[in-house]
Amino acid sequence: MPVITLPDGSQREFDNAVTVMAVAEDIGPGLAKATLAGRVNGDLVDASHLIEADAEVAIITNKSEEALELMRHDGAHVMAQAVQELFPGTQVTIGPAIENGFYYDFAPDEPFHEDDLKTIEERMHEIVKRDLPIEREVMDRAAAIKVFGELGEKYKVEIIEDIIPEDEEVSIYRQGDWFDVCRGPHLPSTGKLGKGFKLMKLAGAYWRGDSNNEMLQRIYGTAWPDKKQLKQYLHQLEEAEKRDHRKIAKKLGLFHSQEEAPGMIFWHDKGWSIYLTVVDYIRQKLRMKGYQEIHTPSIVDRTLWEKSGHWDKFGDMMFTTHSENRDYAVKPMNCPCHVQVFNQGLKSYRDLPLRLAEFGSCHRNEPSGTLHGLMRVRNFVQDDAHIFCTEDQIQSEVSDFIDLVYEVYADFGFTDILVALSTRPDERVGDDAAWDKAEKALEVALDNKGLDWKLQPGEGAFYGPKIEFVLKDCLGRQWQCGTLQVDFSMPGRLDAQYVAEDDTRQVPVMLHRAILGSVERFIGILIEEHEGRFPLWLAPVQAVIMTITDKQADFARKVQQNLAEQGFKVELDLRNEKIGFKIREHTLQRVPYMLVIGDKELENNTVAVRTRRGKDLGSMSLDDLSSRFTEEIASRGSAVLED
RNA sequence: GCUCAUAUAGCUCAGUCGGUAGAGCACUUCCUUGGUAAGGAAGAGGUCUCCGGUUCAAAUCCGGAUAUGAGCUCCA
Repeated sequence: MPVITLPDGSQREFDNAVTVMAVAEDIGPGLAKATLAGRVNGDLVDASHLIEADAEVAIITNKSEEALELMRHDGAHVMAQAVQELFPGTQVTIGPAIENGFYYDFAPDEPFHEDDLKTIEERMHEIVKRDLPIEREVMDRAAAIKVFGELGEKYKVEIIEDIIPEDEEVSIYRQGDWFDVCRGPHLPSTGKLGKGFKLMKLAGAYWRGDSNNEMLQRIYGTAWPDKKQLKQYLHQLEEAEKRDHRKIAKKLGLFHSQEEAPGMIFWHDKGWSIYLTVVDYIRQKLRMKGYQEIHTPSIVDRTLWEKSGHWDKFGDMMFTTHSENRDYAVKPMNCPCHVQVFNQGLKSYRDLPLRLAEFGSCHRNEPSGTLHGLMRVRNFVQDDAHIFCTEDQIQSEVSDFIDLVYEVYADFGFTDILVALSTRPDERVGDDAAWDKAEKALEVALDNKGLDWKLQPGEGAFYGPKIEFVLKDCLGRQWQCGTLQVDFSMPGRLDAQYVAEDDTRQVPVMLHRAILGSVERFIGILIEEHEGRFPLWLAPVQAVIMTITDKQADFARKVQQNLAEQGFKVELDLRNEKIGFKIREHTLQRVPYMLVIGDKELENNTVAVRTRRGKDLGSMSLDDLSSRFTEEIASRGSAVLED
C-alpha cells in the first residue's frame, strides 16, 4: 500500500503498486495527459515505472527542465532507428543527450554523406508520426549479449560486457521493431519528440573516446520543445557565427595566416596595436604587483628539456634544430629558463617570493587538426610568470593571484568566468605526499575566495595540480585563459635552491601562472566578446577625422596632429568622397569615434562627433573631446561613454 | 594525428552534361566638392591551391600532397 508524497507535501495512498502515470491520473486527467516521466525518490523514471513502496514522487511534464533532456535522448533513439531503417547493417553504439541536443555514434558499412542527414531527418519525422510507444524491458545479461550478438551489434555487446556494472540490470527500450540497450528513462512514445529538432552535423568520433580505437561516425542533432524554439536557437547560432574572430579580423585587417606558416600569425598594424596595448597593460599590472620582467632565449639545448622532463613527455610536440653537433629545441614554455635565471647567484629565503615574468614567444607543434584561428596556434606568447616561494608562502601567493586575475578580467569586461581545479593525472612526476599538499593548497585558496569551482580529477599537469580560469567564445566553446600551477618537481630537477633561515639548503616551490594565458587566444576572445567593437582603450584606431570638402583639409591635418601628439590613435580621411560614404566605411571598420569637419567646424574651431553606433554628439572643442577620450580610456571596459 | 567536407580575382561567391572563366564589392583613371551608413562613368585584375593520372580536350572526373572548416583525440 504505497503512500505517495508529492512535491507540495500532500500525500496519496494507493491500494496496490502504481505507475507514475496512474498517480498523475489520480491527481487529474489534465496532468495525466501532460505526463512524460517521473521522479521517484530523486531518480528520473519512465511514466510507466511501477512504484511499489512509499515514495516521494514528482510528475514530469513538458514544462519541466528534465523533460527536455529526456526528449533529446529520445531524439538520439529516433535518429538511430531512422539510420538503421535506411542503412541496414549500420551498427549502433552510444547516443546521449547533450547541451542543446543529442548525438549518436554509428559504425556504418559506408560512410555517411552530408546529404544523408536530410534523408535521415525526414525518416525521423516519419517515426515521430508513427507515435510508437517506447517500452522498457529488463533482459537477462546473457540473453542480451546473445540477442545483440546475433544482430551483429558488436559495440552493444561490448557495452553490456564491459560498461554496464555487473550488479546493474540490463534494460532495453523498444519502440516498434527497433530496440536499444539503454538505462533510460524515456518519454512514453516517439510522438513526444515533436517537430522541434534538426540534424546539424556529421563528424568523426573515436569509439569510447580513445584515439587508439576505430573512428565512428557521429551525427549531431539539436532538439527543442517546439519548432519556434528550434528556430530561435538556429537564429542564435547564426548571430553567434557573425562574431567569429576569424571573420571579423579579416574584415578589420587585424592579422592573417598562410599556408607557409600553419598555426602562426602574421599580425598587421591594427591587430598588433591591440596586442601591444594588452601586453603593456599586463606589464604595468605586474610591475605594480612586485614582479620582475625578464627575457630568456627561444632556442635552448635539448639536455635542458631532458632534465626538466619535457623531452620525455612532449618531445614529439617540440620544434627542434641543430648546429655544430648540438641538438636544440625551440622553447615550448618559459619555466626551465626562468629556473636558470633563479639559479644565478645564491638565493636566500629573504629573496622569496621571487616573481619572474616574461612575455616569451613559445612554439608548440600542435597536431594539425587542432589548429583554430587565434584560439589554438603553434606560436604564441603568454603573460607568463613563475613565482619561486616557500611552501608556507603558497597560500598567500595563490590568493593574491586570484585577486589579480579577477581585477584584470574586469578591466577587459569579462564577468562570466568558469573556475576549475585539476588534480593529479596518471602520468606524473613527484610523490603523492607533495601532490596531496599542493592540491590542498589550491583548494583552500579557492574556497577562501568563496569561488564556485569545478573539480577536474586527473586533468592536472604532469608536474602539479592547477587552477584554470576559462572563458567562453561566441559559439559557447570554452577556452582556458588564466592558470595557476603548483610545481613541486621542476625546481628540484633543475637544481634550484635557497638558503633557509636555519642555514640549510632548501628547494623552492615554483608556481607557474598566467592571467590571459596565450595573448593570441585572449585577443581572439576579445574580438568575439566585443564583436570587433573594441573599447576605446583597446581600439587600434580610436577616431577618424573626415572632411566634407577639400577646403577643410588643412584644418583636419592640424586636428589630427593635435590629437596624435596627445597620444590618441587618430586617422585622417581626406578622400574626395561624400560624407555618408566615409561614415559608412569607418562604421563598418568599427572605429569608435568619427570626427566630421565641415565649414561650420572650421569656422568655430570644433569637430562634429559621431559614435560608431550612430549617435550624434554634436560639435565640441578639441579640449572637450580629449578629456572625453581620456576619461573613457581610463575607465576601460567598466564605463563605455559612447553608448 | 583521426573522420568527413572544402580550396575559382584582393574579399564574398556563381560556374549546368568535361569544350582553357563570371558577378558584386574593393582597386586604378576620369567626372563630381557633395553635412552623417553606398554619387556617376570607364579600366585593369585569374598557372581555377600544388603534383600526377584519365581524356582529342580537365576549374569540372580520379589519385596524392598541402592548407582551411566541423567534430574527435590531445593541449606542458
